[in-house]
Amino acid sequence: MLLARKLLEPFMLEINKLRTQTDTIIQNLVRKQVKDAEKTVNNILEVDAKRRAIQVELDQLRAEMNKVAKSIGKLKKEGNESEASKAQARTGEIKQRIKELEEDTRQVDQQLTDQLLTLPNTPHESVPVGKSADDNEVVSETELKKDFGFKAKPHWDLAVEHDIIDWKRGVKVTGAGFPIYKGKGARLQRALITYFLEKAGAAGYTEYQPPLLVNEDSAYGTGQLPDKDGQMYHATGDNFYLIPTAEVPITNIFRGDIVKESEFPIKACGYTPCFRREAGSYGKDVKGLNRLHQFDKVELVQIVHPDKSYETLEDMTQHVEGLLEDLGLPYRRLLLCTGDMSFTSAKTFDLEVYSAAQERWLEVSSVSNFETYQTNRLKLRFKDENKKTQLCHSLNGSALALPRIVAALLENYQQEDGSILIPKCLQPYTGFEKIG
RNA sequence: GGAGGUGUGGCAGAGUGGUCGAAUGCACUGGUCUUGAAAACCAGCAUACUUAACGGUAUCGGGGGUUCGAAUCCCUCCGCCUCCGCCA
Repeated sequence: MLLARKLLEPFMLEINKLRTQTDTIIQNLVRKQVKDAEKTVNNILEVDAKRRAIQVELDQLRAEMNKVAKSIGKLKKEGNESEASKAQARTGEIKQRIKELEEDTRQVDQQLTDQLLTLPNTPHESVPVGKSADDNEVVSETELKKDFGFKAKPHWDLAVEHDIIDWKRGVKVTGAGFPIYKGKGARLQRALITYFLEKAGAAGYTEYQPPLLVNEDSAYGTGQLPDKDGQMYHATGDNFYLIPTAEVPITNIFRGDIVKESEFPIKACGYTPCFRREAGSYGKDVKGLNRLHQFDKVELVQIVHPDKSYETLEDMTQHVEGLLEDLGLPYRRLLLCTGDMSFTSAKTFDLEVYSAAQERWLEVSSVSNFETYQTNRLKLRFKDENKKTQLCHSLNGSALALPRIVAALLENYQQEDGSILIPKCLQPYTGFEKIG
């Protein structure tokens, strides 16, 4: 509803592409594991054809209506009342038909929108075909330190021992998934945020402090709605959504813009808390800091020329890897397979750090190229050298999400005496060299 | 939260029911002139959909309504301004 209708008019996958590159798109949707891709696409094209047929008739009728209305004005001025009332009678019929067609248009538009919303972005050709996370490709992996020479403790225990995270009072104040950072824990959080922002600034990103609540239009703009409805906290009194990531407000800053080619690349970053309901999560996935309802994250966003977006994807991924190296955390880079990528992405790299005590990998960053999937919704375009308006490409990546970084730092930097060392690069920001 | 005002093209600013997609100025683009520049003059200059093209349709903050016809009248929502209240 609301602006959604207007925003969705140009649709998700561009309807033009769907018309002109039908076979390629169907193949790609099949790669993405979409069921009945061919049938769905053909349905959409059928509805689209119907819509255009109605539109043509409607336009013709409106043209006639405009003409007659104008002639009535003329006739009345000339005092030719009898001709004028004749013409008026004719408009009555046209008007009726227009009303019918308008209703048809509304229905067909709705059908088209609903169907297009079910189609995800198509994967880039370099993305491996697969069904689930098991089919993701490990691109690179750093050396793992698995043997501590003593029994490594999980971060949730370390955090309590050093009194830097208060889980219980978090439950009292709000609920599970809302931990309270305390003392050096809070300070460590602040140090990480500052450090990440400094690095982004040095890499040419402009820092933003966006709103933490967004309206419905913004939620549609970046694709959280309708796909992730129910995963976001919803302030129903004012119909605002608590942001699940800074990607939403920061990308929407540019919604509706037509930028100059010379403004590329647009590089934006920002720190925000992120809010996620995480309905349906359970078990060891939600233990400790592994999955929270509120967490902190620094996000990178880039809006670039379509020719440059894959270069940019590599660039952003390397930026994040640089952070992990500075922090001295063991990590690996994954290329997500078609089935495991998000709904909106064309190609995604995930970065995972190894959590020593849990003996598992934790996702700390996801860097994606959305190509035109988001910009189409956002109507975010640029004028090319021929002065034609074209859609930009948009990308984003976490750099980084804090909780799992904190978990990995605590676990990987724990010493036999129970203390936890702070990596050198963070010490200027924490003001201390170890915890405990 | 209350009262009043206001919302037109990149900007400024006309237009209060009929030939208005919208006067005029500025800015911008191309051209003439000039050694070059300025000035002057000429032309162009919103977006989207549709058409092979001519053309057509929609859009004057958003949505709805009245009318043969709406930028212009009515309803509603949103933004901005002023005053009052409240508040970090």
